[in-house]
Amino acid sequence: MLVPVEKPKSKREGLRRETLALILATGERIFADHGFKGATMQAIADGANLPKANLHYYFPTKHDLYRQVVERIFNIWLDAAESFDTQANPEQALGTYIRKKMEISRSHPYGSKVWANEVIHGAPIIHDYLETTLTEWTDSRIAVIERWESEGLIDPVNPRHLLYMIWSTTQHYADFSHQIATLNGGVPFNDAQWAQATECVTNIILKGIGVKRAAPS
Amino acid sequence: MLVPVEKPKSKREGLRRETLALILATGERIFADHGFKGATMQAIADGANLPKANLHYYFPTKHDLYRQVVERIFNIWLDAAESFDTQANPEQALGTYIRKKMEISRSHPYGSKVWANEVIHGAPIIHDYLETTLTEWTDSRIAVIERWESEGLIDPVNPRHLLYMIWSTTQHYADFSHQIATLNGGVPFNDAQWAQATECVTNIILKGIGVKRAAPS
DNA sequence: AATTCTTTTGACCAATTGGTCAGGTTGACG
DNA sequence: CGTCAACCTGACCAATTGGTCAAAAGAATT
Repeated sequence: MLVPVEKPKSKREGLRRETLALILATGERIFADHGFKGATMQAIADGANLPKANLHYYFPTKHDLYRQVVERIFNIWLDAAESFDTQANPEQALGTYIRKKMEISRSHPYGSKVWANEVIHGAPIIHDYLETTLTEWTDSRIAVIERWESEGLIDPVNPRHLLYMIWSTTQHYADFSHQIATLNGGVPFNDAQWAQATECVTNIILKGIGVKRAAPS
Repeated sequence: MLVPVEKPKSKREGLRRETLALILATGERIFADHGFKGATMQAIADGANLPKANLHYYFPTKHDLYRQVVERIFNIWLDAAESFDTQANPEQALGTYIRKKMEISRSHPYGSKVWANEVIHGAPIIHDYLETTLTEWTDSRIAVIERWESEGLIDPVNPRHLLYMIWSTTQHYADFSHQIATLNGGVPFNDAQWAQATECVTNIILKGIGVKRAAPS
């Protein structure tokens, strides 16, 4: 899903990529802070120190830019679940998945916010993604969870709601970061607090579905 | 917090309240679907079958209308936690709170979405609420949870993260309703599905914090 | 050096939108 | 009924904003 970057083969190519990345990153931030309609091409241009017309050279419409921003966070999330395939037992698979989702909430808060915004508003732009990619992805992970359940590795639980719980709790730390910071004395989480949040969320969820934990060696 | 409605004492007063309620309800829906900037006074006016200028008679600015919409859902949520005070044991108190939050997600999805939007964008309008009311409210509930913990009624857990988990999981069913409906074959939850979601969420969280459940009689 | 293709940019435009306002309508009340 | 205040509304305006375009500047290639 995440294609490896190849070396730029000219000065032009290198600059082009830098500019594209700069616009995408700035757009992500502005869209997150102001929503699709509230974000203006001028504000993104200013944030990236580029003339507005230059943005339209790379992204013909605001819509195009926005869609690419949304696609990026979506693919990052999809990739975060590889532990479902590489880890055999649910404790490792789910634990790794939750921890990775928390890391993404910390490293890509703006992307998460843009996604949340989009879905809240009825996913007008990326509706097709929900119906195709996300549906297939979800079904395949549900199958894995059901297998764990049938093997008695976890308590009986509706896999769909388990996934929703993982998504909501982890993304909450990105999407509601402002509320959380306010309740944290006005400052964002530090390293230790992120670690504690991750541990706390992982523990409650794994215990909540009765994961049979590997016996301590 | 939620003042009981008094009987209108004239035809005018009655009509005034109806119109106010209609504008607030319509505004809530439009703000939820399009965000603050994306919602237009004209769209709200059309949705309420009123001329736009009439909206400005009751709410001088878009800002004023928006703020009242946000305040409403906020107060509804605050009131939902009375079980913290009226229920003695954590199983009843937390269970009731979670169930009530789920009911609100079903009955007030638009309000929840507006709140989510507002916080995602850095709470520019209701920042004062977070710093005052929400902070005090949260601290007082945390004290209750800490008491349960010290009495051995629940496992050691950071109360703040427990609250965040309850907030995020319950509100997810409102805020991400479109995604959930899409993954549900394109149709919103029915009664049974809401009941199952509520039970599932309640079970995992209560089990996850090791609530000592009342022995079956 | 000349040519060609890509990139950059300021100036501009049409459409949208929050808010105003003057004048009309309706209910309350003596 | 007459008066007054509350309420309603169509027409209007100034500001914002997504997108265009023609011309300039810069890189690649011959």
